[in-house]
Amino acid sequence: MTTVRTPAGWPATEEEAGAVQDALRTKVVLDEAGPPPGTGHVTGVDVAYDDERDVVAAAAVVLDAATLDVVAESTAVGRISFPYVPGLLAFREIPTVLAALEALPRTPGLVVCDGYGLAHPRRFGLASHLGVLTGLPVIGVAKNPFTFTYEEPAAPRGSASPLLAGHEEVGRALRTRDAVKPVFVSVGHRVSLDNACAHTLALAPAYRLPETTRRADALCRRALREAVPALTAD
DNA sequence: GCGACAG
DNA sequence: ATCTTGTCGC
Repeated sequence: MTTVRTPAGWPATEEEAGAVQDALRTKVVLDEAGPPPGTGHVTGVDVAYDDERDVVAAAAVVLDAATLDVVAESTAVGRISFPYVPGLLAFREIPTVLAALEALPRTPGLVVCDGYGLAHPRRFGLASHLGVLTGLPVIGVAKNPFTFTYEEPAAPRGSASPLLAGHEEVGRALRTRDAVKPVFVSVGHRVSLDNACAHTLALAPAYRLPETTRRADALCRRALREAVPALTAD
């Protein structure tokens, strides 16, 4: 497991963070379809916190896209680099997530993260941010609709409806299990919305959430449990 | 001004 | 995100 410090020049205020988003947003690539589902590698990233001890742990888990077998994984720990502010989630997670991705022994392929990409107040959520910084194709799969609205998709798995900011489609509510609450998919970087949904469905054959985020979630929690006692021993 | 609000 | 036991159902 690698250890990270908050990067020099990291935004300290909400104003600075917002300015960073506005600047980086111009670098998002939205006109690529992205890798086809079921081929190559797909990597899930997730983060767990211990706010009391100011510790954050990130995990990256690489799956074979065809079999969903784990082929590689890595973790990183660091200090919390930003408070949780809706719309500024990326500033809390990105330094540690980047460290985990860089520690992987192989190419991540498509990256799937918790949270949003385009579906964001400034159209630049975690998945967009991570994509611009790494150049990798990235999508966001969130568990909640945030401030956006949607019509309930039909009951069968695979049904979807637009996730709306007013009349603008910023993502999709996608049902991954019959009659179970949908997940909320949005584009991050270098992947189309249709393809992002196809990947999400392929990655969630049995549970509501994609295997990528399930594996990454379990791993970062474990990394946090193991890291806190070590960091707290002095 | 007040409330809601990814993780 | 996180605090947390049992419990209903396939």
